[in-house]
Amino acid sequence: MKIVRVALDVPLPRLFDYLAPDSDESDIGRRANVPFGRALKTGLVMGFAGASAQPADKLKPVAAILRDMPALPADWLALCEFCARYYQTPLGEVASFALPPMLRKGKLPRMPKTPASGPAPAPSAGDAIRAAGTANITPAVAVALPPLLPAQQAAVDEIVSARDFRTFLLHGVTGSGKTEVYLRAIAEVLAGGGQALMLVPEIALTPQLEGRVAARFPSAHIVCANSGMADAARARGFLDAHEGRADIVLGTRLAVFMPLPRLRLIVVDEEHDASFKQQEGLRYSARDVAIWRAHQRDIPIVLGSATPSLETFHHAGSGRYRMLELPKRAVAEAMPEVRVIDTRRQKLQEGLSAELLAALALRLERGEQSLVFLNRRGYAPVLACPPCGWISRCRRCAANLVLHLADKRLRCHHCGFETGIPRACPDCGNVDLLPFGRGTQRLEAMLVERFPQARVLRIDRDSASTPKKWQALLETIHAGGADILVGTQMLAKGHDFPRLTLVGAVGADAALFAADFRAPERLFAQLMQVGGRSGRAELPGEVLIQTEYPDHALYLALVEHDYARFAASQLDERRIAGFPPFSSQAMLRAEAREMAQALDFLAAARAAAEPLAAGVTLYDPVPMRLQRLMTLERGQLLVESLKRPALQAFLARWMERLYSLKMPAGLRWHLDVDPLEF
DNA sequence: AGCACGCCGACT
DNA sequence: GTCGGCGTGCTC
Repeated sequence: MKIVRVALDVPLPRLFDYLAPDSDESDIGRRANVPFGRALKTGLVMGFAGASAQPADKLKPVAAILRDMPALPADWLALCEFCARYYQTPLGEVASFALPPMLRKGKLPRMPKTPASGPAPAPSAGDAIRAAGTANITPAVAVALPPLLPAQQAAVDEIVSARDFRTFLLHGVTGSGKTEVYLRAIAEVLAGGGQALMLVPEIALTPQLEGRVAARFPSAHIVCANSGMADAARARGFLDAHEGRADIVLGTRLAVFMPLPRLRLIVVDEEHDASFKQQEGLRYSARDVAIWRAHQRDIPIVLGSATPSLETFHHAGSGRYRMLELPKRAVAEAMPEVRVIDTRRQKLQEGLSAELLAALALRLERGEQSLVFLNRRGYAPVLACPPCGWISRCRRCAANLVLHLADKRLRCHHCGFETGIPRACPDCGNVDLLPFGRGTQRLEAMLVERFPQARVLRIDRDSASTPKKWQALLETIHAGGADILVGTQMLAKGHDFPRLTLVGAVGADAALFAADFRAPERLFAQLMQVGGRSGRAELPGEVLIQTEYPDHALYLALVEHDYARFAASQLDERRIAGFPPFSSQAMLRAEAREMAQALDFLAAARAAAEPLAAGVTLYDPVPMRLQRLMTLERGQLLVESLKRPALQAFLARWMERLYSLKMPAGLRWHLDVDPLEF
């Protein structure tokens, strides 16, 4: 009797065996409907078993094997297996996550009768497969191409001549022409009949990039993949990629799971960006998975960034990755001049120094744009009653409620709880409640008052809450309808502001001494990115950073535009402290009604680990930095090893024990491999 | 995760 | 006398 092994989306780290008399090896990689408990579920056939470890009378027959699309190929299944193993997540959950929701549920999207582009119509999956081999890629580039700078040309040459696995770090500042390098390399891939995969950090960036890619490759079939897409569109894109119709897949982190039979090149743009790491469910790093995939398929991968993650930079320095430097701005633009403003010995006006105010006034005079960067939204981070000590706190989280004057609310930025602004102190009745600290709304109000003639535009998650609003704001900016922009890191990414010549950074110091060892790295990247918005050939840019630590190495490196020096000093610190990339980490987190329950569980988990923990360090369980979220108390336990394989081996054995550990009701836990947040 | 079964309180 | 609370246990 034939037995199929099926991956099901349940939190159990095993496959489930079913009888499948009419099945054979060609069904591996197909979806199957199977009875599970009293429900019917859709899973994925991972293989056949000669015999089942399960007693024969417990085996049920599969309800149906779905043969309505080509089976997923072995390399795609292997990719899921790798993620399951590496991230200690049940294979069924990984496979379910890697499929678009529609396919996951056993359905198929309606495919268009006439594809908008690409080869002859492919009405059925079978036809599509046959067509795939002969896809008519026309790499002819319709648009006139600007000549490349020597460094760009050298980078392109190296990438296209690498036929097998190789990881490149394309290091270049904003405007140095990284995208042009990607596009040239992709053009080569398409010319050879291959497929290219390009990952970008944010959904917001895909439409504009898609426009640019589409303009460059008018005859190529480009598929987008991100979580914002409608179910049917996402499923269609998946099938287009899988059946070989798509030439280029462009998307956010989840696009790393697109099946691509002729994949020849992977690009990860802004590889340092934290959004490549998923922070829930399958906690994977799309960048790391992409590298594994490139290795698996024996193809080159390009990681691009102006401020690479220290992990990547370290590997480029050690020769494991190949470093490709783009030293200058490509379009003959000067780098902006970066200066620090020492705010220790001066009286600030609502947080702004005299120099920054003067610089803003000068831009107004000249009819140029300025940007004030403050990475904190709302009016003030907290409302307080000085006489009695009351402060606005979230009742569900260990966090303050942020004052949003614009819509007269107090709001928790962690759980979304909100309430009106009390007229008087809830504890003592005092009516003089005071906002403490500063957010973008307060800065905006101050600037409006200070520069009444200026058009001040605030851009943060509150003012750009929907894609439509965000689009409208961008249009206003481009139409020259704003003199001063006030905004959070939303402004830092991907957008060109032609008349922007000044960037002021306020309140950056907070990140200098944060508990998280990655905070400086993120701050540097953020300031570099936001600073890069300013200046062009005919209008040189200026970046002013207000700080109480003007001699801090991070700021000095920024002034010198010297990422390498900053990275080297950070790497020295990490080497001494034994942090990544000089060690590998995993974080076990637990949440429960009471902190004691969470910490007790972590302590038990640690005790269970002791006999397995050769070559691995387990730290004390501690409360998380945001101790309570949504009324749940949260604790964490850090595991570290100098050797990644040792950590991996340990985690696999540890998880087995954790699954059999009995837990108090209401306690939930998860493991985060290569955690980014502490 | 669902979804059962399984023993102890306030209701038509 | 029942409806239902969520505690434990299983799913091929």
